[in-house]
Amino acid sequence: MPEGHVLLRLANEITATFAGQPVRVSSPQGKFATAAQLLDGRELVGAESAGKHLFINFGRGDLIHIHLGLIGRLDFAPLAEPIGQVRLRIDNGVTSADLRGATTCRLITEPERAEILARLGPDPLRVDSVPDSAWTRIRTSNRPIGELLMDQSVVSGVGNVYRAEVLFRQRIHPLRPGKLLRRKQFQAIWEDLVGLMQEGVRLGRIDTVLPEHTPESMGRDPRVDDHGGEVYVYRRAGLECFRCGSIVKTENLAGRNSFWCPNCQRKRSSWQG
DNA sequence: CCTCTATGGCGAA
DNA sequence: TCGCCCTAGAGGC
Repeated sequence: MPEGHVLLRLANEITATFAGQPVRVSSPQGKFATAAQLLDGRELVGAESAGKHLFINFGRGDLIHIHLGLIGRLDFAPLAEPIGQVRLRIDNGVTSADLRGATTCRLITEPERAEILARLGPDPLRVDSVPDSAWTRIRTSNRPIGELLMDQSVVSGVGNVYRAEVLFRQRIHPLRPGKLLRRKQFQAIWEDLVGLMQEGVRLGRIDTVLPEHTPESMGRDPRVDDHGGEVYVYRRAGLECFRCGSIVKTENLAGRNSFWCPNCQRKRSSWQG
């Protein structure tokens, strides 16, 4: 589930549910037991996301740092016996938030939080983000744009779905080297990411399809996919492009499956990809 | 029952 | 580049 919009939603939900109250902190599965004991009964001050990182603040410089990785999840539910492997549980006697499968769950200090933020590129979901540093990295790089967008030190919070979709919407081939992008193209990518990801936070899913290509306006069946959103190319390899009818292609890029339309996103003659 | 895949990322070769 | 972390759901047998 986890691209940046999910983490911001989780941060907001933690704050809305628990902030300003003393909470129980436990580790039914045991891997976070020592830290949980230290935090148990303390007031939860609030939560914040940065890129795909989540920070839960307990004051006095103590924070829980969570990274969900590929398969991690944080589920809210009415308080009940934990089911399965719950590494971290926060509850207020009424509602519980259970963490499972996360890559990272550890107790950190305020300076450690600052270090993590410092190595992240600008996050399209943070109002204080300035995209200039991302542009500098991209315009001087030989690496493909589809790889650069997944590099959290270039842009943070973007994952495999937003990468595929923003490049489709901007009609840029994922293998195009960063240094061959024009400033206007990067500006368009950034602004599109800001809008798409804000919409993702609002809806809790990734929708990227323009009004003229929705199932209703095209008379096609709505797309059904695990991630629950309506998208142009992500995980649509072998199917027809909603815009031009060409067959969507896929190829591994930066260790992940990348998807694009070979007609809408042309390779240019000025480089060989 | 089994295998495969998944919106990530780290560290060892 | 590859294996690994770790969980859940889908699909095959």
